[in-house]
Amino acid sequence: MTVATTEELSDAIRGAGLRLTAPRLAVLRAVGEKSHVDAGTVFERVLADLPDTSVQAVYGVLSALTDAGLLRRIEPAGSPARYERRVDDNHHHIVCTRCGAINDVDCVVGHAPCLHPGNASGYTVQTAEVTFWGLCPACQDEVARAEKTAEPVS
Amino acid sequence: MTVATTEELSDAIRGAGLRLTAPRLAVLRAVGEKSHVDAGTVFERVLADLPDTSVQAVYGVLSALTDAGLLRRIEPAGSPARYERRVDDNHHHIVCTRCGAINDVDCVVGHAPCLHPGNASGYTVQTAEVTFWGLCPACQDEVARAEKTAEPVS
DNA sequence: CACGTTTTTTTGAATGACTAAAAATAACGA
DNA sequence: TCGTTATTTTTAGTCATTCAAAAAAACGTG
Repeated sequence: MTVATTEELSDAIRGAGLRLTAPRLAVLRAVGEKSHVDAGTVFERVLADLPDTSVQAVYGVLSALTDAGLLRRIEPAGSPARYERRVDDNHHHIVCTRCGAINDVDCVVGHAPCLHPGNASGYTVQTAEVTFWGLCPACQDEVARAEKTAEPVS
Repeated sequence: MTVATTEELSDAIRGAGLRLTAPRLAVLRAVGEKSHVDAGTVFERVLADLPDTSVQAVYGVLSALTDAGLLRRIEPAGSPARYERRVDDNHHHIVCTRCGAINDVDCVVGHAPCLHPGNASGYTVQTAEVTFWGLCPACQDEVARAEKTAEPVS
C-alpha cells in the first residue's frame, strides 16, 4: 500500500462498484498517506485539495469506502473512529495509553490464536479483534524524563 | 460475584478508599445485577431506588468506581461504554454484531496468548484486549427464521 | 454528637462525534 | 447530450459524555 497513484486509487474505487468522485479520491488518498486517522483529520487533509468539501461528505465517503471494503474502521476505546487502508488481513493494533498513537501489529501467535474462544456462550464467532495497550516510544521517553525531574532522590 | 449484600458492597466501596454514599451503593449493585450495562441503563436502575439521582452523578460514580478498580469499563465499537463488576481477571468479550448483546469469554488459549505481539513497534505492552464479534443465539434464530420467510425457494 | 473540612452530588449548560433529511449537483450508461 | 441514479451540500438534530458552580452529604475530630 505504498503511496498509490491517482490511477490506482481510481481503479480501486471503481473496482469496488462505486462512482468515482473527487471527494472519494481525496479521502482514499488521505487515509493512504497517513494511517489510523480520524474523520476530522481526514477532513482537514481533504480540505487542502478540495476547499468546498463538507464534513458530512467526509463521513459519508468514509462509510461508503468502509462498506465497500476499501477502508477498515477501528474504534479504540476513548478515541473517535479511525480509518486505515490495510484491509483483507486481520492484523491488530497497539494504542498508546498516553498519547493515543496507534500502530499496526501483525497477528503472529499462530494464525488465529484468539479466534477460538473457549466458551463462546453459543455465539457464532465471526471475527476476533485484538487491541494492545501500552506506551509508545516517545511517551516512554517523556515519562522517564518527567520522573527524573519530579523525584530527584526517592 | 454472586448477588452481593449491601454490606459486601459497602465494604468494597470503603475498602477502595471511597466514601460510602447511596448513589455509589446503588450503582455498584445495579452493575452487579446485570453485567455489561451502559450508563443509561445504570441510571434507570438507580432511579428505581433513588428517584432524585442525576445522570451526571451516575457518570461520576461510574468513573470513580472504575478508577478505584471496583468496575471495569469496556467500549465495544459502536456501543456506548459498558461496565462490569468482574475485574482482576483479564477475561474477554464477545459482542453480537446484530443486537449488541455482550458475553464474557474466558481467556483459554494459553494464559496470555495475545499478550505478546510480534512487532510491538517499540511500545511497552501493558494489556491486551480481545473482542470477539459474532451472532448471539437469539439472533441466529431470528436470522434463520427471516431467511426462511424471505426466500421460500431460492 | 455537633463542627468543619473535604468529597460528592445536583443543577444547568456545553461539547464532540456522528447521523438524518431534503435540495442541489455530479457521474456515467444510453 | 440526456436522463436516471448516486453523491454531495445544506441545514438540523441526536446521543453519549464532560464541565463548572453551587448545594449537600460524609466522616475524622473535638
